[in-house]
Amino acid sequence: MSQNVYDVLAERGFIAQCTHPEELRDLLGREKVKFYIGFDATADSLTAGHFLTIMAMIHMQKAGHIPVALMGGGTTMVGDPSGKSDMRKMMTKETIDHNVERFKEQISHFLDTSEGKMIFSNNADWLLSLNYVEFLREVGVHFSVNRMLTAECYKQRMEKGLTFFEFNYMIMQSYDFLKLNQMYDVCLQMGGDDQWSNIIGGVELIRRKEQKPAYGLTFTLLTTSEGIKMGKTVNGALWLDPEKTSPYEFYQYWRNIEDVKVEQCLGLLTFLPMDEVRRLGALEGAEINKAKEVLAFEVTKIVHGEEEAIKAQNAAREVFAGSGMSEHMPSYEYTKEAFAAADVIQALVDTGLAGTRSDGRRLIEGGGVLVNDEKVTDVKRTLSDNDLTDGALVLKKGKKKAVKIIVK
RNA sequence: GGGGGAAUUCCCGAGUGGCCAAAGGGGACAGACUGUAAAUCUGCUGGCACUGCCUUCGGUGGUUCGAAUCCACCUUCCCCCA
Repeated sequence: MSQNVYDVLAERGFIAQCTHPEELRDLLGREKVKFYIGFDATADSLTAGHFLTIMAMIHMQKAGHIPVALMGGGTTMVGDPSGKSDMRKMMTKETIDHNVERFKEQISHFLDTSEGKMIFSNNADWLLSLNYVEFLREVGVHFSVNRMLTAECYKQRMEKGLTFFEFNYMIMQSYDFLKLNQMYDVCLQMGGDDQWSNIIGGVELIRRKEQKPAYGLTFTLLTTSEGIKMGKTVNGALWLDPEKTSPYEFYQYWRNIEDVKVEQCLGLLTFLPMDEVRRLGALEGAEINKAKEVLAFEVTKIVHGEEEAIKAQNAAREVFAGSGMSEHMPSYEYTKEAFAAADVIQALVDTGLAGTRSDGRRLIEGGGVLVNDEKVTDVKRTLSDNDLTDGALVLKKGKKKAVKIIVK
């Protein structure tokens, strides 16, 4: 067997905390281990944040271990209050079920789902039919409220208020671990480092109740240098679903990452050998842009496939190289009539570069709009056939956002 | 169960009858400087047919020439006492 996967994860920068580092490393080097990661189905697509944990699953699976992807069909009914300052909106069963299906689909793209290689499970199967009193007698007795209240993850909520409803989340997640341990012999739970409290809850529950070893390991979550969770865009999260975040946008997100984060991201989000990662991360000044291109390309390749990654890369190069028009650029189609009637403001709104006409007007006034790389100075500027080259023109908002307008 | 307080624009938070589309900060967006980075400085941040008009200050009614501001009821949240 090659390198111990624990060392791989450590070297690549995944590991934030681990309940029993020595023991777990030893176990992973010795046996095929079943481990689980939970996914709460709060949206209809996975995000860049989930992708990080999926990368870890891939590394583990490659090393011969068996991932259990636990869908939070039950836990999502409550919502994890960890690290959140406000209560989440309650979601209907239907929405959750729908999201779970989408999650499964997406996760299947990344992992080998053939028989015996991985397992999908759903905690709705046991959580929804729990008997309250039985549950309290069986599981509740093992939890100290005093201890739970001091948990880091509730800190923010201790100021704003925490309902009993959400307070139970930790116990539910702990119970999941116990259940998976009983059903499949899962002995390791992994997750983002915001999950630490929830994970140790389960580890301790298994150790206490089953008298069996159980382990927990958390991943370093990606944050910006200001400590804000990474993977957020203007429109919310950075989705893995190409319908929600286009491969081009996805590529651009990583292309624009902060210098100081490049090496970390390369380690976590690509499969490049660590020598290469370190070499790229050490590039200085403008040179580091090369590393960012590699990062953006590699991540996009894993998520959307090589073809899409190439397209995104070409489009990006063309947009930033200058006035070049690219077939890969995001585009918008106008009919002749609509085009004739549109002014620049309308085009900004139609292409989504501006939210409203007022917004578009302000952009022009601020000097942020370019038609074929020529700054628009007049708010009332209209578009005409003179602006077209081969029936198309390039509309830019700032330096980074460009849309090709095609007139048919 | 009793008493007190709060709800403001994307977020935090000022605003106690006209000078309020609503201070200040944060974030976002744009400009300058750069390297599609960071930091810094500047602008901008409800909508529209934009020197004007329309919609917004938890909800519904009311008082008033005029309400984010006053009154009534409702909803939600917080705090103290039990």
